[in-house]
Amino acid sequence: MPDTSPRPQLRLREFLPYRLSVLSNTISRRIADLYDREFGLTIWQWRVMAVTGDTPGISATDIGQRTAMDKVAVSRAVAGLIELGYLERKASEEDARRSQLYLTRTGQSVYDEIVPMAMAEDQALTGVLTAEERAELVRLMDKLAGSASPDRPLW
Amino acid sequence: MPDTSPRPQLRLREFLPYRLSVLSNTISRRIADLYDREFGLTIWQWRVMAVTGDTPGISATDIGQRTAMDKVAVSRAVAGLIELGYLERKASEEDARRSQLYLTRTGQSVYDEIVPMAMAEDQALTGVLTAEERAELVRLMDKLAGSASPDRPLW
DNA sequence: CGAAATTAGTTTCATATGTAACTATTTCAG
DNA sequence: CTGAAATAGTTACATATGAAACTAATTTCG
Repeated sequence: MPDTSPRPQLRLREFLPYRLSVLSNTISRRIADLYDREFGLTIWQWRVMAVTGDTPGISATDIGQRTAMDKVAVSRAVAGLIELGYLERKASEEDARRSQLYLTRTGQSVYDEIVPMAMAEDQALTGVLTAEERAELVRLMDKLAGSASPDRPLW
Repeated sequence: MPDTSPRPQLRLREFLPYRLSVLSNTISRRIADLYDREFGLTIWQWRVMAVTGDTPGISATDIGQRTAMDKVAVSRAVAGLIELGYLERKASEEDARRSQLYLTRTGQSVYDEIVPMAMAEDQALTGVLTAEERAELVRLMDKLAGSASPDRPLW
């Protein structure tokens, strides 16, 4: 006798986590290509530069907190950036475990070059949205972020 | 003489691609944990099951199109699922290169178990949004998706 | 027809990533 | 003080991933 009980159905395309993942990966890939092509940077290296440019002297751990990267990823990105000559590290006076990170002169000039490109990229992407839509999107994402990780501080 | 020209500034947390990436990764990780813990499945394996459950007899290539996975990822997920006994493959009669994929009886029962969990998860996540907010979010994401990849068909 | 080009899917190889173990330093309890 | 526990960051290892090469089947076109 065939099973005639109703089967549960799931339409993947209506499943938010899936859609979010596809959208995010599409965008991330596009941006990764840009940074790699123009500056030879990975997304993680760029994130580290962005935060360091914004907060000179920041430590690796704090970068991790600010960028949602784990400490291994930060460590590797920092190592790569020092190798490239874009970042330098001093040991903190008070705590020798802690590093203090700074953009080098070269790093600063790369930063100054990337920022407008990143903003243009953001603009190209979100340009299809009105200012209200953009604000609404951010608000909704904040709500979701709170729901997805109630423990994590919201920025 | 110190450089006093205004520096461009970028606040990472206001940068949409970054926020999207962080949010998506947080959610994906949570879901990956769930599927792995409960069923020993990766996210990609689950995506393949979801589409195959929805469209029995689908080919690997078509799964790739429907799930935004590349063919290598599909191939690996399918191999794993066959190994687990959740999926079976027949060669197409008309085209021997093409595979036709079906859930096995076991695979179907796993599918039937996962679907409600996935929906509950989606609900837990989007439950913080009102119906209108949820619709608005999907609409905005569609707009962004169109902007991010004008060539890709929109679902 | 039959050779060249295309397509479906797999395998290989090099790189990326996450977890866990590790080193060095600092803090804390007694 | 001193040894245990905690913290910052790195290294090692195992696994995941993507690009490109590959195999097999099919289509195209001279």
